[in-house]
Amino acid sequence: MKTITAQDIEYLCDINAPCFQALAPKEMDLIRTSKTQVQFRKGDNLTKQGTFASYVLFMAKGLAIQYVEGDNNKSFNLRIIQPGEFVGLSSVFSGNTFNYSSIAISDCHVLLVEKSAISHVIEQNGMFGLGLIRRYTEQNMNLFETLRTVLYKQMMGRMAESLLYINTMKEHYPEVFTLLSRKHIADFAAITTESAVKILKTLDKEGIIKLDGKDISLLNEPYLHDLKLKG
Amino acid sequence: MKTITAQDIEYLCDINAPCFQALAPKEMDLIRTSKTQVQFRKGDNLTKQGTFASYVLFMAKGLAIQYVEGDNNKSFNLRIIQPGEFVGLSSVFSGNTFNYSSIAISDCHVLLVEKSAISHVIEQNGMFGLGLIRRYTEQNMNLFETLRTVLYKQMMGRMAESLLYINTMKEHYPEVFTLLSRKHIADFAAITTESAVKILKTLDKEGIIKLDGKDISLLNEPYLHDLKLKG
DNA sequence: AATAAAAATTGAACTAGCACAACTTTTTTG
DNA sequence: CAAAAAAGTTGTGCTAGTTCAATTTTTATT
Repeated sequence: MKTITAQDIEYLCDINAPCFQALAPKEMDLIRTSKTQVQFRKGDNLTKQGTFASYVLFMAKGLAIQYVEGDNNKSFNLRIIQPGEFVGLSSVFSGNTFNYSSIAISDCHVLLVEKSAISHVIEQNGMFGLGLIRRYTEQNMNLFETLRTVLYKQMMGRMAESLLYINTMKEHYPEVFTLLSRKHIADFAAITTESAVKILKTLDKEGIIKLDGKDISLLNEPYLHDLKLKG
Repeated sequence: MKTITAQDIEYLCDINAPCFQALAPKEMDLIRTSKTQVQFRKGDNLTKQGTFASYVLFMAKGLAIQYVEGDNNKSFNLRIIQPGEFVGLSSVFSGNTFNYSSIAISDCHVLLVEKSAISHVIEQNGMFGLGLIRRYTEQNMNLFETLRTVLYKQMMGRMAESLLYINTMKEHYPEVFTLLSRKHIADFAAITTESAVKILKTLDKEGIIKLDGKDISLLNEPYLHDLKLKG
């Protein structure tokens, strides 16, 4: 994790880059005036569950996984953080610690935005706040969906769901599967690595997916959707 | 579910009642100007997962359970809604449907506040929005805790946690346990009713808790805390 | 290229928790 | 208050998924 100079910003943050298209003007300002830009290498933690959070992270380039940690180094992957997305928004609104960890799965350029700066703008401008909160609430709705998956579906359904989810990134990031280990995939489906391997092999033999080293291609998406629903 | 006349409001909503103490002035205004007050009987649904949400509920009197539903009438209880708490805040910020259900476990007086009214005030007043969002984020942080519990703890730990949680209500609502069936308790711990019964009996025999019909007394809280942590 | 370290794979044994069935107790209802 | 329905209780067998251990493949390092 190395600090980036002001000169790098122009390069890192091409204001026309896709990841900035979704931002509201006020959000744009916030990003633009952010003083601290940092670079994370593959495998670095962007946030660590339980640590003090005085800033919010904005992913400018690269991919990371957001996950919750349990005891004895177990973890469950919540989502893949893409460029243009915020990490740690909840700590702006209440709480002073991150309630999840995140780890870079490729080299990342990240902008750190002070919480106080965000709070300040929100107080001045309700509309701006609503925008940020919508992004936050979006993530929250997924949390409910995740809870249902974990509670009510079994291995096969969860794996199908995980594969379909990761696959949605493949359009913009064709290398996404090659960045993930079997353990990563297992942690999306909330199963053991061994179970994940066995299921993947089975799906491969049945022609539902195609395993090609680390890369995975979904050959029969309708079938996987079915699996996802049936649990 | 019967509509309450304006005359009833004074009676229902004693402005000095404890449940109003925590409200911000703007929130108070919102509640005060709320036109629709409804009464739910024990067993009625206040919200139903997936249905259209044009309003937010404010619990004035009574207790309810908030829960997520799965297939084949399985459900998982998230929390007990007490007087002074809002239900369905997320739908204000984004999404048009409730992402959970809730059901009255005693007769309830509930005020319905139009989403549009809330949005309007937020746009005018960022501080007001922050207050509401803090309440919302609070619930969200619990969701992460819940996810960890479900993922990493087993029956005993989950039951201990559920009992300790429900017990926190006992000070203000001594009858809380008697309002809950074994199935309700099981659904807090995310286990089957049968398993819940067996565990409760075991804890009773070991003198950790005392079963008295439907009521439950925690005799050895430190031990339960230990169980909760160890999973 | 050789060696070490990490990740992937496979099979076998084990277990937490569930489903089912039978029965008892409590609650509701006409 | 009697009958019916709902809730609670208990034991038994079953199974989805884990754990463990051994082996192979891939990746990183010197």
